Amino acid sequence: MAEAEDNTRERLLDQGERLFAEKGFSAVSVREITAAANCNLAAINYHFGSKQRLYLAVFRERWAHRARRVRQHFLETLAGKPRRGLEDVIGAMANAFLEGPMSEAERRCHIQLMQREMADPGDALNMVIEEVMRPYILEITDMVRPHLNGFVDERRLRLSVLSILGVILYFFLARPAVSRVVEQEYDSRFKPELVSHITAFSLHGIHSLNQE
Amino acid sequence: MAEAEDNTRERLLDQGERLFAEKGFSAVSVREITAAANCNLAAINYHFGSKQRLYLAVFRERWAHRARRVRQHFLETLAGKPRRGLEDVIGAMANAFLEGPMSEAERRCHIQLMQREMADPGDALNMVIEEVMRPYILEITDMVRPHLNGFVDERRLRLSVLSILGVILYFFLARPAVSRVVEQEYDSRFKPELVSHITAFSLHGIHSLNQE
DNA sequence: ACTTGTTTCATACGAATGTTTTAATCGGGA
DNA sequence: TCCCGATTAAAACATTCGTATGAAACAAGT
Repeated sequence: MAEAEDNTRERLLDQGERLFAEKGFSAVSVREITAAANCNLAAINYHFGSKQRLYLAVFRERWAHRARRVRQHFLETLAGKPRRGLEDVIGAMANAFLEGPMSEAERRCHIQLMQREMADPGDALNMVIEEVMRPYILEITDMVRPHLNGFVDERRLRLSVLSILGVILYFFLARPAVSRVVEQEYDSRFKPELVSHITAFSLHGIHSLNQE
Repeated sequence: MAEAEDNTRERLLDQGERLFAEKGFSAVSVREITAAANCNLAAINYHFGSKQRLYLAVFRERWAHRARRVRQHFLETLAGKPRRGLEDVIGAMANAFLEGPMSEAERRCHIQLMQREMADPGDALNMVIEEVMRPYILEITDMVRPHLNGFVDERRLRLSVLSILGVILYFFLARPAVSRVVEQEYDSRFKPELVSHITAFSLHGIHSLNQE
């Protein structure tokens, strides 16, 4: 007995996350997942109870951890700039999401999963919003506020921070459309250009708050 | 013989679109669609050949038409302003998508379908990009360009227009997250506030192009 | 009334789905 | 060595899936 390292459980989470992100919950079968994880068909139901609960476990035991890592990367990038301006905050934000602390495949996985959960709100979305997005957005809001002169409408401020996140995520999720419109592949030269554009665009955008 | 109005075909397109948008392609069964359309199980295969081709037909015969209507609404809104500024262009854009010429349910349907096709690129995405998004983005780009003083990098300009679209779509798709973060339901009072925020944010954002 | 082409219907088919069941296998304590 | 809980394995479960079939119903032309 004793606690084995439970290797198959981990493999199921890995492959499950990858496939759920790639194809969506209903388009993946438990046979596909167990085959990719090199284990028996019944393993999902043994370790998690059902396909649904494997999906939830992916969010709790994989997605949430990675979200913390993204936030950590954001904070560390920012800690490197002692006299940080608004531009640094926004730049660190874009950087954490688009060039952050994970491989390209992992990033794709992470953001696609969130997108799918937004499209089909389920039990996982509550966790994503309440434990990750909301505190993260409010944390950034607090960092942004002091850089704005005069009184700022709190609602508008939050909408602005959300807008920045929106731009960032859009450029990630709408890749095929973006590539075709700007006639440019998503290669390693394009990404920094993207980050700098997003930073500049959002920086000016957020200044709409104190220019009226 | 003769051409009947082919009512069931239309109903299949209607209900198919609604359900595909609501749950995604794989999560909807042909039995669900045919039941909602009040017709026989075999009707989809008779009229379209397969579930896949019903999905494609939805894009060709429903989605594309609505996209044209959105563009039309955008142009008409703009035509009402003889001496149009940059703000008018962006405002018309946000307006066309968020308060445009369709019911709330139709709008939801429209945008969700596009989102799902972005998440799982298939045959329909080519049509969406090449026949709708690309020309639309470039058309708006041409409207925006004259309002920018001096030389503008064409690439950055297109990225900016894409960013505006990104913000707009994000506020539509991330509704649950947005509501919870700003602590405000998506009611009729909130939407104009949203449109005005998006317009202001994007207007300043796009001016990042000629302030350096 | 009969024919013709089109559409609808009930039904059946085989494959694939998530889950359950039951037996085999393994790894330390006694 | 035997035993026992934990894990894996193989097979079977009942549904549900998309699609195919062939007969009925229908409308219009002659």
